[in-house]
Amino acid sequence: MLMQILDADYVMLDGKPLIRLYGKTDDGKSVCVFYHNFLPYFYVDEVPEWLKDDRQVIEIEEVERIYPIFYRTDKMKLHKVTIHDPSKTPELRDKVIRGGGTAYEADILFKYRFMNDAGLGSLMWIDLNNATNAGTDIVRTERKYTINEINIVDKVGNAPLKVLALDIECISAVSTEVPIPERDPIIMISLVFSGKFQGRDKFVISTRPGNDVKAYANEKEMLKGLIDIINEFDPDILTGYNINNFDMPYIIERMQKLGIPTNFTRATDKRAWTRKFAGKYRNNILGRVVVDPFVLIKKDFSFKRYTLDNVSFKLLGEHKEDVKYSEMEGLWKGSKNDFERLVSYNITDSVLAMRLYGELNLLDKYIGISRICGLLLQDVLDGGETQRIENFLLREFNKNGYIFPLKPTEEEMMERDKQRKIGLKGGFVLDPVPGMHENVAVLDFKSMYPSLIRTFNICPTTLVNKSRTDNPSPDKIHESPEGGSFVKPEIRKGIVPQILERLMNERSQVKKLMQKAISEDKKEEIRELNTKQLGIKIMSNAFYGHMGYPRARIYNMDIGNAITSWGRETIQLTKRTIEEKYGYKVIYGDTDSVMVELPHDMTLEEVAEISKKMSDDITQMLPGIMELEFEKIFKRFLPLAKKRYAAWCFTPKRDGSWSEKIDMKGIETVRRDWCDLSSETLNNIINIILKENDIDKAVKYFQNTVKGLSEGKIPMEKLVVTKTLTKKPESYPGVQPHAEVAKKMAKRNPAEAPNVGERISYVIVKGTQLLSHRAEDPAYVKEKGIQLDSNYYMENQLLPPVERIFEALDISKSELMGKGRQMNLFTSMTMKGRKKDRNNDKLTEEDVTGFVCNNCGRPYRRPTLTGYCECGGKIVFSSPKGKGSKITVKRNI
DNA sequence: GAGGTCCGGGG
DNA sequence: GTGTACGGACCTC
Repeated sequence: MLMQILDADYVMLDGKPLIRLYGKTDDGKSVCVFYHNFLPYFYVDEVPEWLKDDRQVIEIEEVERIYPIFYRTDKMKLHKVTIHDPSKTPELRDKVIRGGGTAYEADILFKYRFMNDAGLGSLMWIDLNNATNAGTDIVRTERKYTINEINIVDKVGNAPLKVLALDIECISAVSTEVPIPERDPIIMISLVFSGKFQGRDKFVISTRPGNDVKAYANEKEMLKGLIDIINEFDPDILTGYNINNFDMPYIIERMQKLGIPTNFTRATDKRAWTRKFAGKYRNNILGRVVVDPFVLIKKDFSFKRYTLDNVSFKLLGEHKEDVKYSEMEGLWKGSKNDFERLVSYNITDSVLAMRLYGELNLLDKYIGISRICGLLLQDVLDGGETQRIENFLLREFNKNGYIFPLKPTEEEMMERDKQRKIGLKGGFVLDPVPGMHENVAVLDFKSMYPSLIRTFNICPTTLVNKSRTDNPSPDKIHESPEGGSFVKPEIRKGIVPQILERLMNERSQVKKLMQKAISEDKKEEIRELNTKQLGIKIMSNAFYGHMGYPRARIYNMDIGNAITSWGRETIQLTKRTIEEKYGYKVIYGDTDSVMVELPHDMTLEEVAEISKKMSDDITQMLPGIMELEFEKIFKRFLPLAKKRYAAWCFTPKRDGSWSEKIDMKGIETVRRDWCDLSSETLNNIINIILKENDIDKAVKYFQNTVKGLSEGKIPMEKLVVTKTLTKKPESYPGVQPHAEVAKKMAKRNPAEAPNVGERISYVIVKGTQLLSHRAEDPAYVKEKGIQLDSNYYMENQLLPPVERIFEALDISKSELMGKGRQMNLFTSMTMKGRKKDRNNDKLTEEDVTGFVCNNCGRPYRRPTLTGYCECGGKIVFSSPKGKGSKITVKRNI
């Protein structure tokens, strides 16, 4: 029999720690295995007298370890202190430090110390064939075993997991506030089960009876009932929308308040607990994993709002039943029908949470990461990148005889942060050549930073410290343009480069297997392989950032600077080569990519062919494993500024065809304080400009929208802005539109006054008052037929996003607003003229490159409104053939 | 632009 | 539990 690891902890038993591993057997039973033979330990440089006599100490052993920062040939003589109780480590450690000593690896969680030493990672499979039944009821799992050795089995795939989705409803004693567990009871909880529980796949528990409702005498009994249900169903995953920061802490705190032991973990001796830290709750339910679709969806999808209703509509195509918070108490205390409505509302929330969990494969990425870094799934979900990387590194460094320092102290981090602000440089970003471009090849470096790390053997263990005496000769050292130097691999191969080599090779293997699986249409296999390659990719890309991160144990700014400086050198060399050797212009580039403009009459295929050849050539020329790749073509490319552009993008597909889409970087189309009209107009204009290349049409489109606005022809829904009332309207510092609307609504109808936490929709109406005072409830505006302030919408909602786009095309605001017909004429003449095909003999690409004053020679990208220069000279077309063409640009005002 | 502050989801 | 430490949008100088 096999078991997959989901969680781990330890307990003290007869004065010794007992490791417990929780998971699922391959046939889907919950299981816990006990492992006795592991003791906590840490390292110190000197052994103080008091430590020798400490009751905790079992053994102090002299050992040799390598310190991981700076290349060195010597080993440190250290003392490995083995003790009885892991929880006593912090006080021993701190006492050592207070006495002037140094401690190492004295802040590693015991479960991870064990797992890492055993070579055991999260979600791995182990063999239970030599396990013996453990006659204990200390854990609630279906199976319990004792094992004496850990035998890891190489198996991909996951055990079948049981999922429980839940959602609570509670009524706030102060109707204007979000309920708080210290005060407000839970009135009902909906439960949805993967598979079935007691023959049903979902039901509601409540303190009021009803159809499809399991009723309890009071809240306390209901919560005890919940505990029983959880333990009997025995889920591996607990899910729910915003469960991390609302439902789960609420349930736990409510149970604590009512004196109910929170016994729904997988061990009878550990209760579920929750704790708030830095504004966020962290829930701990041993043996089970809490998964919050809200948190995961926020990371994976870009929406304006992440309400369950909005997210479900966007991702599942389903709206949820709408019950206003203000209605809830009425429904709860109301008729049978009212109550049924509340029940149905409650159950829908759990159903949707379960569907979001189940249908979007949200967990896959985290499973992939967990498998690579070894952190337990819950810690990958809740924790940051630092923990992932450090757990991974600790295992690899230890394996190679290195020791890890403690986490940096607060002072160290502050100091590092300061140094970093002054001295850490980033990637190289070219100033984009302004204006519209065509046939732009995008070439980028494959995994640039990981590749640089491998190429130049970049690692804390290979970093040269100039003041050491055991450094190799200079020819054995890679010196970076700006930052650290590193010994070459023949002297010592760095640990980080080794890890990356392994990971990158593995990933290309996995991707090959994936192609095969795709061609054979093996869905489950594709999913598993994709999970794996994604995990590898995310972890590989995290090393660079980690070494320059002030909280890292192996932080060193010279390493960060070495990587980025080699990166800058590489991209500049690439730009030079393309321009000098091939004669093409690199019009933009950022960190690991260059964009090359090729002749406009080339087909996509021709562009691709030349780009591949250039990339191959440059790859040949570059050191080590650095590789430049042809990625895609921007048929049209409009840069706005560094890191901001819009492009019509064509990516080659395997079958030789092209997939096409609009690429936008740094251009926000969804912003909370913009109404739908803003986003819609921006998107449409970008589409017209890029796909149709018709500036005139885009301008007209904009002007039409403005016209529609001033004539009141735009549906009000498109003009509504929504903001959450986070505090009482009167306690907002300045005047804020949504707070003002809330005040007005309260005044008009005190019963319907918006509560704190409610989302307030508003529109801006005509008037002379301060903007915020002109914010109004859309329903009220409709009812009273009040006019909206079209000027506001134009200036604050339409213009700001669109202006930057037109600015990049040299179309000014006044032109955009259509002040004078000749602007449009002009626009069509230049923008279209520039792009007119070569058969058209009026203006050709070669002829017109811009404009120039025929008097003082000042160049213009666009003529002035008058057609004359400040000096009084005329603005004429300029061309590379002559100083200025004979055509005079006439512009009438 | 850099630097500081607010707010999210949930009832 | 040998602990934890958000992140993006927005506003102001």
